Amino acid sequence: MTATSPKRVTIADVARRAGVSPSAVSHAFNGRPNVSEATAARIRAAADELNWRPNYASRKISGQGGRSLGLVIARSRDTFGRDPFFMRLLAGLTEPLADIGWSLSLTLVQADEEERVYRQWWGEQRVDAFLLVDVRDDDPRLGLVEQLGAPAVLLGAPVEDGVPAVTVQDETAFATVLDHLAGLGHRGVARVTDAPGLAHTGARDRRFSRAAAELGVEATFVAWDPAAGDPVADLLGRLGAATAIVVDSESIAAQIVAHAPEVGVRVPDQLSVVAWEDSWVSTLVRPRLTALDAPVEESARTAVALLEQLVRGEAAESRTVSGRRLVVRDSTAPAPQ
Amino acid sequence: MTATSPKRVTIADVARRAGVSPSAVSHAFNGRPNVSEATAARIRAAADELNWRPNYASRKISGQGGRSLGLVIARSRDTFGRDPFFMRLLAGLTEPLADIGWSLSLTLVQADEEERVYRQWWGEQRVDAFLLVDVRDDDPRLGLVEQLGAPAVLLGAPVEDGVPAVTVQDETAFATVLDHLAGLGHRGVARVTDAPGLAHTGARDRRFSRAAAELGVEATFVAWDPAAGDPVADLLGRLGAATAIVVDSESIAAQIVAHAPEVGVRVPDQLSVVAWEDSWVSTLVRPRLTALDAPVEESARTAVALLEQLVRGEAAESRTVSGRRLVVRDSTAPAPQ
DNA sequence: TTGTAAGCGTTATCAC
DNA sequence: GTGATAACGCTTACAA
Repeated sequence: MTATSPKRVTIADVARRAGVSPSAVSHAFNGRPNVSEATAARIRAAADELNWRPNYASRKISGQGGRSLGLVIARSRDTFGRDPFFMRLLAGLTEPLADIGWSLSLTLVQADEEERVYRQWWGEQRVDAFLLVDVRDDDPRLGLVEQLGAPAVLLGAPVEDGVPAVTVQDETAFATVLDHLAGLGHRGVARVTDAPGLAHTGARDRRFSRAAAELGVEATFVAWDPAAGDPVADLLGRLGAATAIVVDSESIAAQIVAHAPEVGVRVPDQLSVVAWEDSWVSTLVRPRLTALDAPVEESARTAVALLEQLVRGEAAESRTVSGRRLVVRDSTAPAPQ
Repeated sequence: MTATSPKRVTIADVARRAGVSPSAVSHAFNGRPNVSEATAARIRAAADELNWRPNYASRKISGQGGRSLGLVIARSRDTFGRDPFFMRLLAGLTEPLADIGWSLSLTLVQADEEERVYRQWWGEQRVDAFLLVDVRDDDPRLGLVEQLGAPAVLLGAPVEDGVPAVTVQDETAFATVLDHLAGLGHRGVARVTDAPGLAHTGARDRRFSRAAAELGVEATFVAWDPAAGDPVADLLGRLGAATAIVVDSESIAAQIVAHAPEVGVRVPDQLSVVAWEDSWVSTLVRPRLTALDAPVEESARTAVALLEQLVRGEAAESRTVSGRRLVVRDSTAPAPQ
């Protein structure tokens, strides 16, 4: 079973059945105006009966642009797997892509294979555009896609020009968070980051500092060290005078609240924790995480819209989507005395 | 920027540069024996300099089978997003696929769109095989792929024939779990299931009953009701004499242990909980979940191997992968008196 | 409004 | 060992 079926039905079969020429079928299927509604209907009926659909490879080779978005993620299985953001992204991408007849080609690569995969997929014409995630400082992929001439959109990175980007409006996000914390009496707040090379890190650092200064809160920065024996204990030991932390990664924030009491720090009594992303995971741990929900699905939809413009040859402007919103749960509380 | 580059390099350019004919290039690139090693090297060099790769659509249209695996998931964004299994699956699929030059086309669909998408992707020749997950009782997709003549492999379902399947060996898994629980003094154990229509549910039910009978444990079945106001409280209220539960879904198990104490049930003192799948989520909640780890990555690799056989026209036998293993953590303890 | 014919970039066939 | 030449299934001028 499942040997490839002997004879594939082609446009010629449909044409024959509808009593027209192949090109008429093509016209009808591509919404070209030069075919009467009557024959178009006949053609569609014939195609339906034969269960025919235009062959993807054929139409691609004959000029009609393809419809496949490449998503190449340079992460280990593990760091990919424990980031709920990606589930939201994948799920959010899928629907707008389907709406325009595109599909998503996904792969995970090791860092040193990354460029090869972009070159290969583009060179083979396997994909027709790329979505760039986890954008790093001086990301080589920006130059690469430009060199290749591949349409590409950045997700989540504040890059100025070249490749259009979709970013989440978070000018005011830190102000919102710090306002919440300051209102609870916190005077020292630390920002916890992993993945130092990521392009958004610097921008967020600056916004954090600025927002803190405006509110008279002392801002510090602490790096998450996954190599430490007990990363949570290690981190908590380096917090200095901070009584609250804002954690870039939701899964790390979750780890922190789950494990902190076991190393002698009570959340939220002694330490308040805010996660910079939100998902079901934040509701799973105890105390539930106060988190900044980002409009991931809308970002995905916007990115797809930009991509569509690009492949049509139109220029595409970077866009900002708004909708960050602080979801206050149980991991933030008044500062300890 | 990023307008499609004006001129694409083709096999003819490479041939010209290497001073050979296009077919020689093709031969060299497809490991055909009729080209000398010397010219092959020259050809490869020329291709490298020009950064050329065989056009995917062109080679596909000219008979060479494609290399794209379709994965169509009929889940809502939400149920997809909160199942860590899928992250493991995607990550695990990606590497063996890359090894054989395939890519993964992923989409989420609503149940009533499912068949249409399979037909469309196959009809367009957009994919060359399917991986079927979330197989249901009397799953219509089995007949569908057979009718289409599409190579397909089932993942995780104990289906007898037609489409080859990859399943995880869990003949002994329930025995292992129940042995663990019986050893802790539990005499009544409930199996908690969501997703009643799934094909593996029945088989697991039977194995659970059998293993329980052999160990003299009373087996009961309880359905998770997501529509209840407080699904956890609702479930706990229907447990009868059971002092331990085995939960089919890891994320539900996590929800249960997290929320149970809030509705007056202490885990593991009053109730032991075992999750039927394992991931980082099990280590996140408190108490950490005792869970059955499944060899997801190996399943994925095996499925890809079967798929490869199928598209080459060979027959493929269903396979079972072993390696289920009970990871004892903190959610299981001696039965209450 | 419809049909004819020429590509698109590759692989396969079959002479050379 | 190498190179013309004809497919592959579709789109798209252009002619009817």
